[in-house]
Amino acid sequence: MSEVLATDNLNSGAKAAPQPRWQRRKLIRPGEILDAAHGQFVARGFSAASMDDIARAAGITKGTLYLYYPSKQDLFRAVVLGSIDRTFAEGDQLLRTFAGSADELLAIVVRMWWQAIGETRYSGVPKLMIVESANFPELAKAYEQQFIASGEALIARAIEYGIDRGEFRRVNVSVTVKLIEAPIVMATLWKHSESHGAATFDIDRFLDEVLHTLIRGLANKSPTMEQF
Amino acid sequence: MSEVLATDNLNSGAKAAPQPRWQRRKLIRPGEILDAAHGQFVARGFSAASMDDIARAAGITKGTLYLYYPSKQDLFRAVVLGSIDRTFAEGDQLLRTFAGSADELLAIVVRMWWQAIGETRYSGVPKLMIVESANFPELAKAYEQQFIASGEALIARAIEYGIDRGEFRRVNVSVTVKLIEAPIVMATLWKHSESHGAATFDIDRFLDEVLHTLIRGLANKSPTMEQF
Amino acid sequence: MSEVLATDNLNSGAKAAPQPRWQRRKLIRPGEILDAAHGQFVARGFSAASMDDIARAAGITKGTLYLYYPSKQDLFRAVVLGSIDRTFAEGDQLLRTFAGSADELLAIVVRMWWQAIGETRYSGVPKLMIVESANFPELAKAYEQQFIASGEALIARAIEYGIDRGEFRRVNVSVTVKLIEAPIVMATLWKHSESHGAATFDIDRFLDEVLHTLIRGLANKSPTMEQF
Amino acid sequence: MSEVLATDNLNSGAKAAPQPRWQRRKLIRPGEILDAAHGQFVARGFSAASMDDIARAAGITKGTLYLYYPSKQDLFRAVVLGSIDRTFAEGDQLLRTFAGSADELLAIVVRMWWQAIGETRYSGVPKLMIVESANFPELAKAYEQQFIASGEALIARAIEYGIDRGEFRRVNVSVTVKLIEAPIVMATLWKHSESHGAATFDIDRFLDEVLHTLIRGLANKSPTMEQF
DNA sequence: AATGAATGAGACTTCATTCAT
DNA sequence: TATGAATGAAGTCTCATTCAT
Repeated sequence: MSEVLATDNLNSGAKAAPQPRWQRRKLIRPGEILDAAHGQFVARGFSAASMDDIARAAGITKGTLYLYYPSKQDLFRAVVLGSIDRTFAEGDQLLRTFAGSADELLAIVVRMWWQAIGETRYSGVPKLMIVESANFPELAKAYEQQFIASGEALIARAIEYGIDRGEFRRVNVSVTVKLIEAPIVMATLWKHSESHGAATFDIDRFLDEVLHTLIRGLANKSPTMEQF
Repeated sequence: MSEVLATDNLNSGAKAAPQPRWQRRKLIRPGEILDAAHGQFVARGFSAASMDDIARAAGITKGTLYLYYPSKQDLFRAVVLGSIDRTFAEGDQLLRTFAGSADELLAIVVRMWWQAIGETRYSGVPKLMIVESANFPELAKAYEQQFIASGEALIARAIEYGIDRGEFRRVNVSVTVKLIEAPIVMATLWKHSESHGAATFDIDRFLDEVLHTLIRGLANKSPTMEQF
Repeated sequence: MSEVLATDNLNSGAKAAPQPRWQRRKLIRPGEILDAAHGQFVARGFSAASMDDIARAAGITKGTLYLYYPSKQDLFRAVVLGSIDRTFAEGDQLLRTFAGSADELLAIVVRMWWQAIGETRYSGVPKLMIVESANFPELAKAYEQQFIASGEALIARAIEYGIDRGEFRRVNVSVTVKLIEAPIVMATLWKHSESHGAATFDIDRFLDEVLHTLIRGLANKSPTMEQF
Repeated sequence: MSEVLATDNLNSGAKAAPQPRWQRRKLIRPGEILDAAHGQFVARGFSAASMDDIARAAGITKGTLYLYYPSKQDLFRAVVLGSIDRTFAEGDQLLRTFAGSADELLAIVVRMWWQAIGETRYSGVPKLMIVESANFPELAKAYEQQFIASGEALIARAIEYGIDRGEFRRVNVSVTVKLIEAPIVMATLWKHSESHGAATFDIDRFLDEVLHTLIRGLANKSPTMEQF
């Protein structure tokens, strides 16, 4: 969250030292730019975020932006696509070998998704795609297919695992996936919204409680009942 | 369910006199404009929606827009505030007199909220506020306090009702409110997003299932168990 | 050549009369804009001419330009294509009915071309196309085919007429067309070049002399000689 | 025909030592840069030609350009002025000693001019000066006075030579100079224009025919006639 | 009341020029 | 000497807003 201007607010008195007008930092730049762009896009939206603001937030000038990204749209795409680099490969692996209870599995999978979507540097991207999907249909599609869909598939398989083992009721899987997904996505939205004081909202606690209630809601009581 | 906006149902009655086409009735305009503006703002966001497009969608010209709303921001505010004129007074009334099961109450309250937020003609406003809250902090605050907060209060009271009656577990109320709120709000977002094929997604079915699972998740099993 | 700013330098003292900030002149505008654009493009070239300068020269503001032409390139195209609206239909007619001497015919055709190319409002277009043909290949092709080629065809037919009648030598027609074309085109270039003081250069006198010499150069002396 | 630019033929001799590739010989650079700049300027015009393109065409980078020429304008000047270092001194010499026919002299002088203007490696400069004269008035003046004027003077003296000897009619000299100049200059323009397929156009043949016709057009028939 | 031509500030983008390496 | 990252002024274009009609 360190959206502090890297080079600008260091005017700590000593103007004597003639700092170079710029530094060559080719390798660091793209990441810094993406961070700054992410911040601005998430805060204001694609249109309202200006390249000038993004540049300033990245501690460079407008022109420099164009050395790294040929247009505002390309920069936007880079931000969004940069958030999908983390895949769910490990999740896949996990699902093939897991042998514990469905409760555990679902908890693991949900946390995995939260980490992939809510705790990365680009946790604002879900918000971006909700807002801008109509303006960037192709990008929205890619995001949907490459990222969201695979995450949902993971959750779906965890639910099916539970159903197969008789731990969960025979729920409608796709609806239930949406139900589980909802609080996680909302958490990312709240994280980037002024009004929901991110400071006071304890997301980990929230997820714990949510998981607890949802798992209870999915639990298949009849087998349990039958033992009596 | 008086889905009535103050300025809206005046287009009845005087359809007899065939006035010249271009002379539209003054009183009907604001509503039509709000509808058009809502559509454009929701689809593209505040910045990307152009006054020209809004005017065209409303069947008038850009200049005419300014006869009704002095600026784009004012028009935006009117759209957002227009969505909160519906209050939760009836809900309040209900809660004071309701004597049935908590399950039922929660179902009623959730449906009430969905109708207030997801089935009005301004169902895109939640999306708008999520997106633009940073750009319109005051408006976001008003929306939050006058609309969201009172809706959440309703849900909170339904939960507390269930806890008091021993039907629900002693959950953390504010967290649970968020959990219940999440799928409803997500449903409004999906409704206005290209990718989630609004056509194929059956929201009513979704809410039914969600309610069922959530209520199960909240249910206090011990009393049930005790009967054995 | 009246490239005087229409509305700007009229600050003749009386600031009392509150002139309207603008006037509505939709029908006049496109022509005035083309004139101004022609002047700027010819003087500076496509790149160096700025839309601001063109607008100022047309007595309007930058934005207004875009009400009439969607881009700088389109404006440029309009200038060039606007210069081709005059066709050589009359020349065609003439050639079919003419029965006089080849000298006369060539003189008529050359004058016709000069009028079509050098005395129109858009006499700078030949210069433009010479300069910008590489930057606007399609446009250059259209100009070449629709305008230049038909003018050259006219001259070619006049030469062939003379050859057929025995007045002219059996010259290479296409080369001779270029020879006749050369001083005419150069005259348009000189007309729009600073250095060739357009003021002092009498183009009509120039064309007279040129025609005289060229016709002498083409004349077939042998038949004449033979009579002795 | 010393087609030698001061800075240009130094790339002979020292090709033996295989120096590291990137270390180009300082002395050779300006010529290569001028060539590249000439090509770009002629193809696109001053404004549209970018320093990047020029550098790339010269096989160097943008920064290096500035080691040799302090600005784009200076580079442009160098290109233009580089084309005028060739003087008409030999022509002057010729005219003082020539004793043949005016036909011959005119033919020689025209070829001389063509070689000076159309066959050098900076044959695009006439086009450049036609286009950019308004943007570089001083340079245009210098080009005009130092190069064009002296070439025209040569032609003028050849015509006067013919008139004095009774071979040519008493034509208006300055006009006739322009007439002779026109096809030569046009040939340089065609040479650098896409549309006039430089490949198919045989300039030497063209000049031959042109000379033939022009000389015929200038010829004084009366003396010839008188002999009858 | 309604129009839509005109405005002008501000956005994105380019590119000549500078300068740390 | 050579590079190329960085700059920032200037250009094209958009669009909220104004206002003559």
